[in-house]
Amino acid sequence: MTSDDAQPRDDAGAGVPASLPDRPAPLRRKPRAAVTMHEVAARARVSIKTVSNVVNGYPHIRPATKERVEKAIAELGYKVNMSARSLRKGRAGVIGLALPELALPYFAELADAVMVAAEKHGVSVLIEHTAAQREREFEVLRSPRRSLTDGLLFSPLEMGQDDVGALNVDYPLVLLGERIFGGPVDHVTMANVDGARAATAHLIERGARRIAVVGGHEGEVVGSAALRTTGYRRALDDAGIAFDPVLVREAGLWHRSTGAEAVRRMIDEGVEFDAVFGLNDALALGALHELHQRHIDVPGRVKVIGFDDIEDAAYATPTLSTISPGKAQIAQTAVDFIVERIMEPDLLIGPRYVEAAYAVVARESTGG
Amino acid sequence: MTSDDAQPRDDAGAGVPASLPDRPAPLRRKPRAAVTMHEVAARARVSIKTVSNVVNGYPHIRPATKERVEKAIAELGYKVNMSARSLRKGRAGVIGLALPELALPYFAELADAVMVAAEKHGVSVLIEHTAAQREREFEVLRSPRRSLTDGLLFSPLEMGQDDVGALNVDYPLVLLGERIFGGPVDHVTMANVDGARAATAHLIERGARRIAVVGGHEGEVVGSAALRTTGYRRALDDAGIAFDPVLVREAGLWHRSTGAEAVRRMIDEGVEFDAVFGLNDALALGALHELHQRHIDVPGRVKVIGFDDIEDAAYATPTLSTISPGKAQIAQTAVDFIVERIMEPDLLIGPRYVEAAYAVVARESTGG
DNA sequence: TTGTAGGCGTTATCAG
DNA sequence: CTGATAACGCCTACAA
Repeated sequence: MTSDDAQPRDDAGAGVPASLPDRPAPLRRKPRAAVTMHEVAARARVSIKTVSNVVNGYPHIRPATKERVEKAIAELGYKVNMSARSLRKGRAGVIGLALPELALPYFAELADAVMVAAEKHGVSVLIEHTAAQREREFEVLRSPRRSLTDGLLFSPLEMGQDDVGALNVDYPLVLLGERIFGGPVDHVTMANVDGARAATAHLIERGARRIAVVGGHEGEVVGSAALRTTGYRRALDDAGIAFDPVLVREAGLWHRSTGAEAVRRMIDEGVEFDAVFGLNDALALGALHELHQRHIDVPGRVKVIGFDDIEDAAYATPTLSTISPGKAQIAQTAVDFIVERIMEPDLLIGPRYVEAAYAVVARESTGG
Repeated sequence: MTSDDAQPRDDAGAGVPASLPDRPAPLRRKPRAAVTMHEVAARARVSIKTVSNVVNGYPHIRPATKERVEKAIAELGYKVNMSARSLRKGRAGVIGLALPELALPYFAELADAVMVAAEKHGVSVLIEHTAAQREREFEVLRSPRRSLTDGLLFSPLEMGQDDVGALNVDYPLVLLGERIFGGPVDHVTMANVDGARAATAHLIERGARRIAVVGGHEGEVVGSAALRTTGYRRALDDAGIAFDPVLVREAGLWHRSTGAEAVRRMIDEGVEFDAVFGLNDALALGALHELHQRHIDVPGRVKVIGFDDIEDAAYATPTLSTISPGKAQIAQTAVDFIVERIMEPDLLIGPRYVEAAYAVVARESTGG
């Protein structure tokens, strides 16, 4: 069943409550040319420099002068032109944030946290997305848009260790994620290995022995999949459980659908398992979904844990246990770093590497 | 259970696979001053204007000249300074997108769609968030940052019909959402009334008679809550079902937690109902969660439908029926409008109003 | 405490 | 087809 009207309508009335006044049609007045400092200066009978001083909060201004200027500003509705300011000062008060895709909950939540952190420093955020395409990741690094931003928080998903050279750019750059290590720039990431180890240990504690990993990337050396799989294997070693390759299930994209698909195939192949470690929450939620479809009890017969602690995890049925990777801390640290590099370009300290603190969040899917 | 190390670490090795080379510590070379057109012109032995012509793809250039310039550009690694360009041209190639919160799935998905649409026009997106605070919504409209963007897509959540005057700004503005109608600007929104009516009709078709609405906002006249409640009542009228106010459950914030809470209270009060219409998907998912906790079968005893068609809805247990509001179309239309207003400031056509086409998405929670 | 002069890097105008 | 030159609006010297 679909709307009977598949096209946009210019129908002004539709959907507007009858109690509203009829739509007026006042054309927005054509934008006048913006007021400049010169005009303010003329009206306040001072020089442009004085206006600038007032606008920038320079302290030594005679109160009377300041008042005159402020009055003129208010009357004319003057607003500083940030383009001009940023050309002159060489800084725009904007940082770039390059992400694969805003629609993926992890990145949406990260972006939100970055904006909150950026606000504390009074800077805006220009988001670019790469659609997880390798070429676009390179392009973001070289784009002329970089001159619109004072620095870039860069979260690649396709570039890999071999591309470390591309990080050698001439503007402040902070790397996020786990595709590249050891580059010439500050790097903020999550504790993938240790977090995955803790997740696996948690499942083992709850009695699991045949733990499937959903989301493996065959042959990957760095990257979330490889790191988290490493953590998984370490936990098995810690517990003296033999590693069984058949339990590592590939899933290229980390979406719910691929998580569900991986579990579906595993069941169809007759693989025995008593727990699923989804390498991210989306995969784990997909797994949960498939297990439900098959009437397999969670956590009774199979325990499930994810990674990322996206909001959905808390409201899934059953609620999903997961690893909270410290998104807020990652965002805050990354923004602090980039702002520091922007404000202090001569900062001598070398590339910094920070792993945010993680936490195991135990919920119903592993037995509370 | 928490990480044993709650602080960020400057520990370079942690989490890096052993196979990686030791971390090198080459300081990023201090940014050289950026190359300018002048330098390119000097090297190519042409005037700066010619360089500009090449950079901007002006067609009438002698091939030999063009080649020389391009060579110089490549050799020097020249990149246009967008700040300077935007000061000179009066346009930055950036649009603003003001949203309550990126972490809310609907807005994240909308933002994603806006970025995709913006890319088609070659413009970037500067996101601002208002944290759903009324003051910040006004602030976004007046902020000096507006001079960094050529126009603004504005999605208020707290401003209301009385604030329509604040939309009278001197830059291109496109209004999103359903807080204000009849303003002096283009307005793109979803078919709230008709969509809600269709959702309710869908529940009635499936046999529901006592349909609870979760997410009501008492006393609201416009706004998603009021509009969708209006649609609900129209569908009841269409079917000849009496309206029972006790079935309209308040929920100020539209989060999963408040949806769960509303259902909890309704059950505790002993209210009879055989269906829930969550005014958005988050509320409906919260309702689903609470019903599951109470072992109330969905869709057997209670049917549930939401609104927004966020990705989670398709992966909930059971999968959630919902109204798809045409996010992509909303984003595309809004971006087309703003770009048109930016490129053609003298455009005479009055404020346009568009409601995107909706669709009922029937899933398990209403019986497939 | 306030004013004047110059330039940030680009594009537009107008000659040549 | 290409070159000089003047803005765009602001901030930072330096001067008064």
